[in-house]
Amino acid sequence: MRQQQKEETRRRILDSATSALRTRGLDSPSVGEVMGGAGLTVGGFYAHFGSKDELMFEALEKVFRERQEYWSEHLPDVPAAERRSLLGRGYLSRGHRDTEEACCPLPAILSDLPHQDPQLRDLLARYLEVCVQQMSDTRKPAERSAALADLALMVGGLTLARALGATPLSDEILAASKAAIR
Amino acid sequence: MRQQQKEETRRRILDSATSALRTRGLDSPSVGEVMGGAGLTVGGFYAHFGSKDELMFEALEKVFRERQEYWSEHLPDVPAAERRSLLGRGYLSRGHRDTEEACCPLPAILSDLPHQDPQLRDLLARYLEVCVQQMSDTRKPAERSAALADLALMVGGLTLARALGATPLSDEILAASKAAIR
DNA sequence: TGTACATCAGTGAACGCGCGTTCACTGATGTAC
DNA sequence: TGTACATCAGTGAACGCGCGTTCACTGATGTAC
Repeated sequence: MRQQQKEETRRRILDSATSALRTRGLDSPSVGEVMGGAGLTVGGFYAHFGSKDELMFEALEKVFRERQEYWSEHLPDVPAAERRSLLGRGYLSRGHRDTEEACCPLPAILSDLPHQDPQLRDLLARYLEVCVQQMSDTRKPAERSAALADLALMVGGLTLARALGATPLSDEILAASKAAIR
Repeated sequence: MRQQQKEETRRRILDSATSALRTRGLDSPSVGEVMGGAGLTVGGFYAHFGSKDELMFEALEKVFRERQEYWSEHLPDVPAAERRSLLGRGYLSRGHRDTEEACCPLPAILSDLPHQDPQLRDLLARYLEVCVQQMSDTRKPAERSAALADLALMVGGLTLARALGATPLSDEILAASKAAIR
């Protein structure tokens, strides 16, 4: 019972971290902020996680897992090109640019990764592989290449749009990227 | 003479900042590091710049200006599609991914921008407009759209590749993105 | 040309602050009898 | 069922550290006579 309560608290801390991570990245959210977001004070943190790095690694794992599961459930069983176009439309929408909930974390974290723990970079690589599999039907090189390019296009388009904010140029970039999905 | 010496020192600080900014972003390099990179100690900084933010803004202006000038000089007078493909080949090369010199700063700074000063975001918007002009011949909507999408593709491809480091998947993303330039 | 003084670019130590982390404590929950 | 004690999740103050920023000082450069 007490054990159960503690696990529930840990889950709340992790939720708060994933939510912060999506828009603020890996370094920027402080331990105090994350604990506050879970309705707790900072001191209790180390009863649940070994360090901030450990927390953020687990939080990123969780975001990636959630996004994979969501896509698995919501992507219809249609040809890959159609799936990519479907994905791209949602990903490159103004709604996805402007929301802070359930959004893709990549625009917020990619800048930090080059100087971060190799384990984080491996985690990203594994996630991208899953994305590619969800975006391409077979292992035909052309399909894989199209999925990789669309991934780059989507991430680049959203990252630029987020950086600009809700402006006309930002909208234009989203629209142009959407139109360029293969 | 003394005035001239001081201007030269200021230029050295700015050079050090631009170099740090290209791979480490706007927040990460400390004032002490930048001054060290210019062969100076931290205390003298505020005789040259009003604040770290002021320095970084000027440094980003400088990087953008240099890249624009470089492209203006080195892009041959050929049709826009060919120019985009030429640009993309260099931009999405392993060499550009792995270098820390004269490289594009966007992969390092874009994640930070959503929560930064609006002036910085305006600066980015102006820079992107210049890029689009260099990447499209006219103001035909289709040309502009192609340039915007290629920009997203290039930035996304390089950012992902940098985040992964020099790995096979990273190479694949570069190659696939290169092949997708319109 | 030489000497005394003024200027000022750069130094280095100090500041206040927010951060990640630690730890003695609290008070509610569960157990023993 | 009631009482005394043990456990332990969470609190809040403190720590050491790096940061941006300030400032009294230094010593080389330039000026006045």
